Amino acid sequence: MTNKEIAALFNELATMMEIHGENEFKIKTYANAYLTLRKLDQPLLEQSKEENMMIKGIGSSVADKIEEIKKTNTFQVYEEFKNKTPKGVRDIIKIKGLGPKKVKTIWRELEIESLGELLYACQENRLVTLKGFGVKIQNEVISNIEFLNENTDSFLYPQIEKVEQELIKELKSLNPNTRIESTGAFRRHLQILEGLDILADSSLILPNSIAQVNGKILFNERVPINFHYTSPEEFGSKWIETTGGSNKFLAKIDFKKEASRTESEILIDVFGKFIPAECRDNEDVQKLNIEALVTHSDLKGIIHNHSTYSDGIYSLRDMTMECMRLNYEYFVISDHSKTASYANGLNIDRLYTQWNEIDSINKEFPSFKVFKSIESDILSNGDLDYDDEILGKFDLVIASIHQNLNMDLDKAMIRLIKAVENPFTRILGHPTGRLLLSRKGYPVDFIKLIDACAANNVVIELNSNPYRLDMDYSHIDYAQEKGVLISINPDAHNLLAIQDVKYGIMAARRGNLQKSNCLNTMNLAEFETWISSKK
DNA sequence: GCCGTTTTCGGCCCGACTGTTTTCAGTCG
Repeated sequence: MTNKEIAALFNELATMMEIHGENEFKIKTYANAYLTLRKLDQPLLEQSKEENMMIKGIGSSVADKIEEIKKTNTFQVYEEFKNKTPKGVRDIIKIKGLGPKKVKTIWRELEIESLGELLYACQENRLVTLKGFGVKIQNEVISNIEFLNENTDSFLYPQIEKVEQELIKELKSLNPNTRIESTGAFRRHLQILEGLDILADSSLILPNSIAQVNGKILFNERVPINFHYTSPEEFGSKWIETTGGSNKFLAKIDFKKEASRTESEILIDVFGKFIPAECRDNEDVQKLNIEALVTHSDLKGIIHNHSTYSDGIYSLRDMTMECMRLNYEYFVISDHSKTASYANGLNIDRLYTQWNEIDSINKEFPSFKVFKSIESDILSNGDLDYDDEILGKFDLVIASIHQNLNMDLDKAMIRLIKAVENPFTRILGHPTGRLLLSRKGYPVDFIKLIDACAANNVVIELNSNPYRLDMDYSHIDYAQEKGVLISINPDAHNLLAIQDVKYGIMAARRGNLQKSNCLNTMNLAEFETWISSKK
């Protein structure tokens, strides 16, 4: 079980306890444990109880529960609350806009115990009869249930990536003489997946982790696996066919006559070059300049990161050292600004403290550079979060929206464009605020937004957190057309997350991002020139 | 339940917004 999954158990426990009216400070402890544990990159299950108790906010009670999870994958108190809270009520908790108090009211007053019943009650206008509820909340609940329903059988790429690694390993040890490869949408690096496709050149002995449930073949009773079988001779053509791509791409290949050749032989014959799987959704692969596409090793610096100065869990020094270890040339620290009080955002005094530390680190390591940055909140009126005198002292300002996300298109565009026009904004952070599979994000007109970025010389972030991947890769081509650079940023809150840029690279390549249009392919000297060019 | 140069009790991240009220509870990031 991952740290995030463990954290989620404590969060769910806290919510269930609140619904059942338990002691609010106990609840706060578990909610706090969730906030802390989800950010840790050291695997909790591999640490001793004593080590876990060293973590601030984790005492003996929470540490004991983690010990229980080590042995049983769950813990008793969690199971107790789970047993007295219907499954459907626990689903309702997941709806945005409904917290424990409102869920409790819905459950106790209307005796609703499933999403289906709740949707029906909304359509019957029954939610508005409850104290504290109105038409707006009811409509919000309807659209959120619909969003949830659309996304129930979906997984984020990293979830399937983990399954793929485990499953391929098991299959290869059981079938040492069989060629086994992953294929399908996973191989094309889609960011949301419905399962995993596996191709083998003979029948397979399957591990115990694979079982048939309700007619579906599932890994660990959860993730659908689609097995494809072929012969060694036809492996190449079958691999292309099962990997898939745009209709135009697939139509160019005559699968019947392509037996006995390898995948790359076929592709080179048809297109004159190998087409990487993630590029095959493109309508015109012939036109792609594959060599010029950005790769992970092209990234020379890591931009947009958090440290213990705001809501990160590693010190500025630790984060810097990790970037050096990974052979980057520079590191841009962009902690949260003062308005983000929930994230321990930096007031002006603490900013100066951070700048002093950056200066001394830069003195200590002359061949590497740490840049002074901030992820400045875009306030509701589109203003940034400090006055111009302070903003002018940063090497680089990233402007992002964090609060008041519920906006219509007009309001969102006014706010975004005002931030883009701010003379101190160099990068626009996660432009839609979406969280894949859990939050839609506010509406954005990307033509207008990219035009504004072009006019104001603002770079757009491709936030590489696999929950965000925001801006979406589908807008990259228009940005490139307008000469707007893209920055592939991890938004890292711990050491491990720095490597999330690989998910950004996957998205960028799907979107045809050229190395030359990516801000952080610049080496240190080029990046310094870009910094000093101002706007 | 957890924490501590306000340490063994007493207070807990916190400000803003939204939709609902009739002065504020609930939710979010």
